[in-house]
Amino acid sequence: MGLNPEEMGKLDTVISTRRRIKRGAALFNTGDKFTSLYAVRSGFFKTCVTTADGRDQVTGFQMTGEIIGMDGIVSDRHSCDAIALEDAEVCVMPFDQVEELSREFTTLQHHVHKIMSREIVRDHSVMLLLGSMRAEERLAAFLLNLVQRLHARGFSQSELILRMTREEIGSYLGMKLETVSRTFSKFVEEGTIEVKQRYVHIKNTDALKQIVNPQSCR
Amino acid sequence: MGLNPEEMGKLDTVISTRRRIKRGAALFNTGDKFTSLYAVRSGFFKTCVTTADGRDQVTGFQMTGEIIGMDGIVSDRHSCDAIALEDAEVCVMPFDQVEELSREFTTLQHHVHKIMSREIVRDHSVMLLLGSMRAEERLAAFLLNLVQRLHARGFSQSELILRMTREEIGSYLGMKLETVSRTFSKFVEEGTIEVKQRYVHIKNTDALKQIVNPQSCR
DNA sequence: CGGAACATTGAGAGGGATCAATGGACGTGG
DNA sequence: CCACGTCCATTGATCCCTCTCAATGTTCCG
Repeated sequence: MGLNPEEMGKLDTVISTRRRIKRGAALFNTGDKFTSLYAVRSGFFKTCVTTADGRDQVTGFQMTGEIIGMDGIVSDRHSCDAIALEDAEVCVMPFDQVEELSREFTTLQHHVHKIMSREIVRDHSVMLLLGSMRAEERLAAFLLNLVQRLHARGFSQSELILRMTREEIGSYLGMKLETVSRTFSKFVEEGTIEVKQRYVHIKNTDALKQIVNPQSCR
Repeated sequence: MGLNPEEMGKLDTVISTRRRIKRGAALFNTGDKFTSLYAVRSGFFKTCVTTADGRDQVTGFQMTGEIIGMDGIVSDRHSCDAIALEDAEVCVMPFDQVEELSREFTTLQHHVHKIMSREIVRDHSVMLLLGSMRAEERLAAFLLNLVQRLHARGFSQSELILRMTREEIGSYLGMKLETVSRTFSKFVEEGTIEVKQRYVHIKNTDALKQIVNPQSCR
């Protein structure tokens, strides 16, 4: 990310602490005091917000290299839960140290701003998905997004193992688990994907893109 | 926001530029080069993202004192449109100057981080709304949020003038304009609000809260 | 091996979308 | 200042997508 050796050295001192989280355990919960950002080193997380009456909404899934915890800055307390979907390890980055180093290194400063901006842009695209897409489009967009992020990490472009349940997918996409399951089945019938439980093989990426973006021929 | 006179003075030099935007005009469009954040001084904005196939989604409404443009940081280009819903004026805050001053004043630095974090948290609550609420709940939550923000600016707790159309409300809330209209009518029939075009009088705030949060009696 | 958690599939109901027609408000220009 | 056109809002009728309720099947783990 464009840092020189000196900067890297300083940065290393910030991210010296590691933390392991077992599958199903929380990295933090709503209301916890905010102290640090976390960089996922391995494993897979979900973040979710909860209403007073018990409904909850998955707001994102985070994989290796992604940053969790920025929700806590504004009020000094976390406003969502971060749950490990498989055994995971994170780098703990105490936020006061991040801010301190950011004042010293403009590269790092700008990087922090970019990470937060990226999260905002990502959230906007989820709002678009939730606000204006139908079930098939949502699931297709979800699969394409997941596989694209995995591919960027050296995994296959066409095969993936889902780390979350149908219910969690549904919560993220604003649909019920049964609808998620049915939509998977529909894609299978159409020959677009193969599904065996958590394993998904995308046989026809273009078909998925077609579903997300009907006639972008214009 | 806890700045001393010296800091205020420096800050004034950053936000010296003003810009007027006529109703219906864009503060910026998707793809525009990112240079600055904008603080709304007067007027009312919407931000919206657009898909390749022409659908669009209102991602937020911004009023006096709120900050627009953070979507542009990550890629150096804006990823949404910002449109004035009435004649408006903004303070232009060149982002490189914001970053420069942030390195000097920790108070300002933290303030910038908070603003971005607040946007992330807000987006998450919209995702909750879009993902798990029904039409009535969405509109009730929307009205309560609007009136609360207006009240914080010295306006009435129970009366407001909507600056956006039913279609824009619908786009924000993930429903069609007809459904927005019908839901308004339903609230009127139930005696919860009065509506005359853009004018809304909330006669029973508790009833609205009840709709958003059914039996939080637990 | 047995139980719990997760997933699939079916049948039926309902909330919101869609299509369509009418009514009001606003602003522009005669 | 009024007339007209345009934009916006309301309301009705119908349809369909997704939810809900329910039963069954599968996988994983103690």
